[in-house]
Amino acid sequence: MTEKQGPTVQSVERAIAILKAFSVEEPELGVGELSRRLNLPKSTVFRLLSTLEAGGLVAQNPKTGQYRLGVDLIGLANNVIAYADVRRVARPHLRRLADALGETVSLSILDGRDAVNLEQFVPPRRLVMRVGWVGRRMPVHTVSVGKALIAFLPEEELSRLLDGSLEALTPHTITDPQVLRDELVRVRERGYATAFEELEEGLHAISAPLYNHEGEIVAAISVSGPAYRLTRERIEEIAPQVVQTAHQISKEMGYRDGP
Amino acid sequence: MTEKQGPTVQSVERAIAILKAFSVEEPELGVGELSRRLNLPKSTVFRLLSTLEAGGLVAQNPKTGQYRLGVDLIGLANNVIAYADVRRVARPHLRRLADALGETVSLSILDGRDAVNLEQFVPPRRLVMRVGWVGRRMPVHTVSVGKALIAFLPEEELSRLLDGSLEALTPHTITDPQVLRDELVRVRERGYATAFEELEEGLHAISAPLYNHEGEIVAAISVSGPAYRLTRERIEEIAPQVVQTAHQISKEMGYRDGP
DNA sequence: GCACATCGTTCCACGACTCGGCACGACCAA
DNA sequence: TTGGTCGTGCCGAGTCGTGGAACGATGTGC
Repeated sequence: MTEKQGPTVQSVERAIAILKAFSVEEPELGVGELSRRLNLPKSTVFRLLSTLEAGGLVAQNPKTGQYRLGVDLIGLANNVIAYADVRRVARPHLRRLADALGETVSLSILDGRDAVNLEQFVPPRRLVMRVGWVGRRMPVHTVSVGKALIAFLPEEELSRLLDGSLEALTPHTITDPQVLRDELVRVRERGYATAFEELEEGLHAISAPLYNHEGEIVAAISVSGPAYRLTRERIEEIAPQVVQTAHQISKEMGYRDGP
Repeated sequence: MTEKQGPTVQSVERAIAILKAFSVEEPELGVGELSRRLNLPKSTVFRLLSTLEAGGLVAQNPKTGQYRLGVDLIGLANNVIAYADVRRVARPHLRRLADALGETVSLSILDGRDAVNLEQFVPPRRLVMRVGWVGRRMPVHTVSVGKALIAFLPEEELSRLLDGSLEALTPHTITDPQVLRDELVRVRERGYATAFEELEEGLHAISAPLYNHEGEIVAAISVSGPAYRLTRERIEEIAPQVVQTAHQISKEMGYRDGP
């Protein structure tokens, strides 16, 4: 998200907060529940919901009276052209990688100080696991894609990103900027990044960056899964495949490496 | 979109109007352009954009100063669970049908008096044509999916839908409710609907409804293309394939037809 | 190089619009 | 039947959003 903070409109901020309260785990919420979650009076929530409903961004379930996100959001998301090319090019590669490895494969971009998941492929036999990660924001220092995305940034941008304290999400999260910098040196050397239980306990991941035709890093792909399955040894095993997939996607976007 | 109109909040309505001003054809818009489009003062537009930007729903292109839709919309769209099952089940079938026929294939649902496209598959050699239809709303009487969706509605719901005049979008649009009703009889008889230049000049389409496990119509698929290619004869040729694909999708959703 | 036009952004006085408390009828469970 | 909670409606208060004017930045044409 943007760092600069211009003037804002309170009721629009509230409306956005309502939209973001819904999730894959909790797709339907009532006026009362939203009121409690967002610490707003019910009549305020009701009026905002009514406006969002008129605009097609939420819909009321006539059977339960509760609200859910509306289909017009699908149309809006489809008009998001940012990263559309890399997403379209990457999709078949990510699907194949997910099927080959039997693990969750994602595509993420850097947005402010967060890595944001734009695509996610979960193999069929793992569908009950970790859904709803598309759109999820994760602090860059806590995930392998974040490290892959920032490792090659100019020093000035990197310093700005690492300004302030690094939040610990688990006991394993890197919170010392120097330790993170050392880690980024390794990412640059190896061409891929890893994260071992730094975002969530029991979750491991490996990522590789994607380059566009100008040699800029525009996104990163990652393979993630439970630590008991995606052991450190297993991550070493699949690293070449992840890096190669990232390379293939980059080449399809016009990236040319070497002299 | 909902017919009922509750109390609304003006600034949230305006913010939604800003979001909907962006399109695949015009992915970047400036403050001044939005001001003119929406007939709002620039300072009002700027403040609303600033709020949407803080919420991640728009982003400013630092190079041009113009705005575009933000990646958080992708996350919100991913949390839209309405029709998620039918979309997931239908996707591989629609992709195959698009590849087999070499025409655009879509999935649409009924929302208020509109048919709304939720999925769209365009074969590779046709990618330069008609993009950005996901999220598009079309009056039900002007498209084949609309006819497929309303043909089997109870009389009461159908009457309510056809209340008021039917807008003519082309000289071929059906505007006489009785003529439309006769057309719907044919849809029920054949099991599929057609539209010949009723939404746009030069555009033909054929659709078939999708049923859920309770035998309710939840969506419809369509094949569409230019009239010179998708002639009336060609539509007769592919009708069995469209109906069969719809049937396969319906069965995967638990639909059981016949004794 | 300068003038001009247009851009996004900022400021501020003002009142329109949003707020939130309260109450309502509907619904459900005990 | 009673009590609790739900979504919804109303209305007075005043906060917040509005919009006009102006600003600096940028690009263009002469």
